[in-house]
Amino acid sequence: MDNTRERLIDSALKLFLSQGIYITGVMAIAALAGVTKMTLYSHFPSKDALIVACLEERDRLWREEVARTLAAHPDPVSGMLAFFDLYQRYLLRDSGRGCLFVNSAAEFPQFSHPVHLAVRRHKQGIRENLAALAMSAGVSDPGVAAEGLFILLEGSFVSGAMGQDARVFDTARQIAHCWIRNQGQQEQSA
Amino acid sequence: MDNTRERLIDSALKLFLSQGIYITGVMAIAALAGVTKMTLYSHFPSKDALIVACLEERDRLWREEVARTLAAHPDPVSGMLAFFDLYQRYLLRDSGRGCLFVNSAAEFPQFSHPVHLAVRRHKQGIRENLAALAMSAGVSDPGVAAEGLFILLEGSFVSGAMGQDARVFDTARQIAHCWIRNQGQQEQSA
DNA sequence: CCTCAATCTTACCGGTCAGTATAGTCATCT
DNA sequence: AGATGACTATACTGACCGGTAAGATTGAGG
Repeated sequence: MDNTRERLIDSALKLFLSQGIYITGVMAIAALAGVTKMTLYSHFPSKDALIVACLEERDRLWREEVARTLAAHPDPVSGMLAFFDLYQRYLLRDSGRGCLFVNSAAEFPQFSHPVHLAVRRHKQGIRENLAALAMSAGVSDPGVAAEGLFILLEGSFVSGAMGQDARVFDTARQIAHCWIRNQGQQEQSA
Repeated sequence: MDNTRERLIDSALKLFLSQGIYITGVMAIAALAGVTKMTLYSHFPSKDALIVACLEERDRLWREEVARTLAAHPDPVSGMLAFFDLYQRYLLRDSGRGCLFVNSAAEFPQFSHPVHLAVRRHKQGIRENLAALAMSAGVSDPGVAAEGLFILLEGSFVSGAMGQDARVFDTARQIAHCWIRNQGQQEQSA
């Protein structure tokens, strides 16, 4: 069965989040998964491929949760605000260690690196979700609205990982509410 | 003279931002500074100490710029909004590689690590600046207002580093304007 | 019983890295 | 002239890591 592959990805994610990606050795990952290094390399051609697989697994889970959440919130505005609950859950799940994707991009800053590309794909997917919601909510400029929501979500994640408790998401949700309500009613403000 | 120490820190910062911290070797730093590894170790007891020195140098520059900016903006609200220009300038200065401090925290996730502590000190300083500004602006809850500004600033930085152009700061500034104006006029919204 | 695939065991290679040791160079200051 | 301090040059240690090699073990299915 392919249980081994899942255990390897789970173990890798646990170590990546608690120690960092670069510093985590493949032997430690294999040991935590209860297998040998050779077995790891029979499932993944390289450590980089394992990292990308971890990110894609997380991205898959994320998309599932987004779909489930949006199905429960037919109203677009309510759906947008539900994103803050999703982010908050992910922050708590990883013990406030920050966003796995942002951390990965920090450790692999070269834009062309496969890990960096996987991060960009994930964040791009989130932005597209938000833009679609803003579109169906009928705001005047869906692109800007999605951008604003994305800023608030990412900022909450960073702030929450920097010692603030998860209450930051409540603040961010309030700002989003205020911001969305005023969208479409004004053109110039500053 | 202590020119060598500055050159070492500058070189280290350049490499840390373009390649990542962990992956950058001390020999590469020394070579870029035009000195030997031995000279580096006569100025810093360890690589960790050099990293912390880099962060503290950046923090010092940051505080100077903040003081200069706030002196030019006596109005608290105007001062708060000027923070977005400061952040934007820092993002562009590092070629959109993201926030050095956030990246450092990503590479050293252990809360007790000296590098992680230096990051926390820096971000805490920013929050204190924002809280003081919100206080003198007379908003109803300065703590929440500062938290919201911090979220917007950090979110813009992450978003800007994730492929969006630096225009995100304009969006963030608009949201901040909208948010500050509505602060103190309402109690419950969601 | 035999086969096949997944896994295990052990050992190894080539490379990199942080940090140290030692001896030597050079300019400045007294 | 001598001393001091900053820097150079080179080589080394000890450790770790990513990845590979080759053979043994195990267990399920035909």
